[in-house]
Amino acid sequence: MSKLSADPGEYRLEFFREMGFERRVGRRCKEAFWTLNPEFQEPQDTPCVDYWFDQIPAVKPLTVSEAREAFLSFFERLGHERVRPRPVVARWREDLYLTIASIVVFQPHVTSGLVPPPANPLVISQPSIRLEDIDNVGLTIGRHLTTFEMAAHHAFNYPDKEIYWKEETVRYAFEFFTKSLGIPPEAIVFKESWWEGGGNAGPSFEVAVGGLELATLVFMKYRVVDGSYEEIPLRIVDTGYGVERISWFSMKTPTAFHAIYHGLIGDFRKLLGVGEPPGEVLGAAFKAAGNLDPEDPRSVSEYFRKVSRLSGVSLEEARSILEREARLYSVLDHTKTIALMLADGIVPSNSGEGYLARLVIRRALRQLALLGSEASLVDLVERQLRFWGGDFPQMRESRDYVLDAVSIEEEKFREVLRKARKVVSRELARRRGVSLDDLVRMYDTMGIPPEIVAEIAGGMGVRVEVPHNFYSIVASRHRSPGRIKGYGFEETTLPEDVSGWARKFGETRRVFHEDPYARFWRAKVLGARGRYLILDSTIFYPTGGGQIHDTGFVRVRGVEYRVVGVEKVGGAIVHILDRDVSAEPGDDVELELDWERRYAIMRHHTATHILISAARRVLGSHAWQAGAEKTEEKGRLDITHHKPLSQEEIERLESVVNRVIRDRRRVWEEMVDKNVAEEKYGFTIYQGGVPMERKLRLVFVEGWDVEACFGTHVRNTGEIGGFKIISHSRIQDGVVRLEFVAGDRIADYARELEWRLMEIAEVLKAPRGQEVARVKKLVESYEEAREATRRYREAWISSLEAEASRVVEVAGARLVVAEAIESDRKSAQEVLRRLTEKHGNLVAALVMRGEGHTVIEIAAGKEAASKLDVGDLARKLASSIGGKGGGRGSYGSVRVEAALSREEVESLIRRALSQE
RNA sequence: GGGCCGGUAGCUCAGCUGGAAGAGCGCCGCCCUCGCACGGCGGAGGCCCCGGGUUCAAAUCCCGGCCGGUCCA
Repeated sequence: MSKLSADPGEYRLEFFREMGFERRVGRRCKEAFWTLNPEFQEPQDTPCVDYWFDQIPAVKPLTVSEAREAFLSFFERLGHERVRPRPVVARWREDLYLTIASIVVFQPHVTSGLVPPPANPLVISQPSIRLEDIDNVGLTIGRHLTTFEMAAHHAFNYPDKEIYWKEETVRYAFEFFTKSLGIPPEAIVFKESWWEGGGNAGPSFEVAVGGLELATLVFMKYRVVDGSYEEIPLRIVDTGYGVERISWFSMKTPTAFHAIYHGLIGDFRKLLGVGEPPGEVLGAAFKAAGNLDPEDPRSVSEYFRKVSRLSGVSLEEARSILEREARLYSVLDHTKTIALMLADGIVPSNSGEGYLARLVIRRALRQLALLGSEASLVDLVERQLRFWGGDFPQMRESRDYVLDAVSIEEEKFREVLRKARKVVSRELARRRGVSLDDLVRMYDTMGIPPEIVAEIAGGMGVRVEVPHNFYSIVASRHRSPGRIKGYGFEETTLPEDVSGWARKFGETRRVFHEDPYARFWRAKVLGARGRYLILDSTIFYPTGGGQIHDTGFVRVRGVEYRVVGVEKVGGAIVHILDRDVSAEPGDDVELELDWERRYAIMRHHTATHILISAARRVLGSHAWQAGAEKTEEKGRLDITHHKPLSQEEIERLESVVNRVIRDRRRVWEEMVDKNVAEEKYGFTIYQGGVPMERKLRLVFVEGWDVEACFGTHVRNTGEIGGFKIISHSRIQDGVVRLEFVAGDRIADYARELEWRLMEIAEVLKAPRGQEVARVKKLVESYEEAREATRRYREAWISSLEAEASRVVEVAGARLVVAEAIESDRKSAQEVLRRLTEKHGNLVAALVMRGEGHTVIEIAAGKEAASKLDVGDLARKLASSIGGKGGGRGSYGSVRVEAALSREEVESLIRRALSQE
């Protein structure tokens, strides 16, 4: 079955028959739709019809908050349970950075059938972010937004439990629009459509009113396998209602931005210096925007022409007004997106979701620059935080962090602009224009946007063309797939045949979880293959979850083997031994752990959990684990944070962690339902990644931290003994790396420092405790010695100069050959420079004797150099004595692997000179 | 994760087809001035990011590392 042959029966509903809906196919847009209105010839969405929803009566103007509440409470009354929205950063998904729709909240764990939904049916209003159309925001007066709320009612139909399907879904939508919003039934149109995404597909209805699509009702019932459709047991009602669109519809303002930002738009106008445009222009834009395709330059010009015609202002004026308005709207839109992204904990950076945040911030700053506005982005975002603080409490809680991060980003971008000015003027000084290649290079290497280049060049009287598809040109130059997220160690490194073999075994009993303190154990062999061994139960922890595997010994059939690695394949745990093992299924095995190593790892692991929670408290809730590794020697934790840590912050982290250790808090594990865990403890439980399990293994640090974790932990924080950060660095923009030691490792660390200090003291010959004073003194005397050397060098040069007047003449040139010490080659060159500068017809040479070799530097004054090439002289000299040498013009040098005296060199040079 | 660019005086940078470390600003002193600013004269200030390599010779070329920037995913 293919998309095109979707059974028309899929869309024929009892509800339509009952209500008297008629099925039609559009005349221009050849799409099927259902309506009660005999006059509709087209499905009522753009671009088939212009916007005309301003003519359709509705209950009353609703703000975004009111529209959301109207929706949620309406569906609550219909028996749906209200579910809290999730952050806009999709922490629970490894394959997606941002929450782009309400269904994302339930993917993949619920949609795959692994975990039941938190309620069924349910209703939610999920803030979502989509950046694909970011360049179109504003121009289309509201059709494109980077942030929007997707209100939705979802029903999950299992084979043994049907909730509701198409009939009820369409009926509910109809009732919501007519009863709750007061839209006349004959204004509503259901257009037949087909939806596909994330490997699933199904028929859908798009609900449009007066040109505006208000909702999409999707019936997910297929899985896409190799291009064909397969029915799935779990059928999902996936709806999406645009809260902002509902508000726009009810307010009937000329643009969606007027409705969404009703109380804010005036402030932004003032701050950005964008005056109120004539009402006729916006009215005309409303009428014309439905047909606008922002990707098509011809359509854009047509749009401006149409607005000009409808409003009576000149084409130039219409274009200029609408372009300024578009920039105002995109600033409104972007600042809200920035506020949401950062408040939900994204740290701007040059990779991952952090990069997406930076992208939006940069684009907002660019719009400000192009508007010629001096407004500060921090100020604008602050207003958004206040405006939306009631709807999104995280905006209030994270206020300090959000504003700090924005201010840092703003500063960085100013730096880019400053650079841009310099680079562009240099480029223009060199040649007249700026080529496309230059534009791409400037953007790629320095982040200078081409519009800004054009702007600066324009100011200098040079026109620079920026192609419409500039960014896709840039994109085409970067093609590399790359993985998405990475955590700690690499995945299993077992040979393929071994992991294939291991997969056949069931789950190994994990004694390391039941009793993390078990050091000895008896188990039975399930399988042995080469040096790989699988048992029915084990105390050996396999590499995973950022914790390195255990080591130790196994004894089977009276032979002892070293365990050098442990890996997990599915549920089976594979022991990697130091050599091939001889064992049969059923054999008894004795296990013994390298306990000292394991205990150090456990302490580092529990310390990591304490540290990440400490970071959230000390630095802010944006501090998130970006990777971790625990070994016997040390723990390592990468944290998202927008600036380098200060020494004071490091010390505070240390003392907070040490306090938790001193508190002797209990540590324990529990298996908890995924939904319950998320609801009770929030998404911070996913620091180490998201396990795809129905039940999560949660590790609790009493009153301090809860995380989903596979690792082994101590039972009480007191066992950690102590905590010390041994290094911190920025591993990339937006991520800081902390390395730390716990327990007796601190003594090891201190000892190492002590040794280093002792070594220094020994080198300095300083008594203990006097190292610093000695170093200071040493530096002082070094400076003195350097100064003294400088003076001696001066004196030496002067004496050589005196010598230069008593020189021999050879072949028309005057020659001086002197001796110098090899370690001071620099001043040798200095001498030659001085001598030859003063005496134009002088050829000067310095002989420097090292161990078993001699170096000769030769220079010539101006007159002398015009008669002979010192490079040639040097080469000749070199070949005559079996050395190497070269040079050019007035300078050359020779090196020979033999000890030569000054006199020997002088006669050699004489001979070479007379051959000239 | 991948690509590209960069690291030289306190700051901003030039020099980078190997062959004698520079400019502007800032700083210090002097002149001019009632004083300040401007102007004039003079001066201090450099592991040319680090480590290897090539070479007679490396700030410059090659390799590795560290640090920063930036684009893409």
